[in-house]
Amino acid sequence: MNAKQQAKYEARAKITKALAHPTRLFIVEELSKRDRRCVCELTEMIGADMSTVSRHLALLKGAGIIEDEKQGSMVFYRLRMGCVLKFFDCIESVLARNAESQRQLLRG
Amino acid sequence: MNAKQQAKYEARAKITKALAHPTRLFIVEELSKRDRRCVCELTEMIGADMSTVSRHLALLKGAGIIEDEKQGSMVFYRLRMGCVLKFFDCIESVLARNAESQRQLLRG
DNA sequence: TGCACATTTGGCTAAATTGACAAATCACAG
DNA sequence: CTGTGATTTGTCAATTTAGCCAAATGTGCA
Repeated sequence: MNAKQQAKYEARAKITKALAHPTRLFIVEELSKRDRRCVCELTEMIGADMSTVSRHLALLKGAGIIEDEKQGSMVFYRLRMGCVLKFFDCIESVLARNAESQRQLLRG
Repeated sequence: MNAKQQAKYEARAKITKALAHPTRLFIVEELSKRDRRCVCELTEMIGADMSTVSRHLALLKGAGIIEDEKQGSMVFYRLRMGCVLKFFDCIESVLARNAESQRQLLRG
């Protein structure tokens, strides 16, 4: 694999990695349902330390998946990757298929 | 977030994490172009130690993204997640948009 | 049986990721 | 200016991940 190819896959991996965490997937899905949310709301829903949530948000923002909008002392985040919903469908289809394979194996 | 929700996002994260690596993204894309490939071919293309490639493959298989097929002493891998192609398109659109934002910033 | 080839696994080290706490910022009201 | 609430950042320990070498396993052939 040459340098150019390498760079291409690293760029893709940056985005994929940003998504690769339960909390971040939750945030992305939540922002796909509700136009925008402030850090405090997300923190409340997630139930982790606010500093932790803030770091997850910064990571997603760094990848260009979400964007922030300051309003007074609050910061709202908004999804910037509408197509991610199709990705969730795709993941769910894999999960469903995996579950099905599992059943097949048990049945013999 | 309750336990059920938690489990849901962890299941999704397992798949997303499995994709979150340049080499694994390369493998997935390669398998989307060419029906199947043996470990040796992929190793050749990637240019890493075969044991490393084998581990990446095992991870993808563990997530249900690819499946293996033994033939003699060789093992072929095949994609099991056709929808992943749309995901790549989605990622590319984010990358394009990020690049565009970058340009805007530079221009002022 | 014994050799050669393809692949996986053990073991290990280096690097990256995660999460909590405390401290620093920042915006705003008084 | 000072205090308060919202958010980010510094720091650090614990965990996970990545990649290599060597060794083990599995398959087919002489």
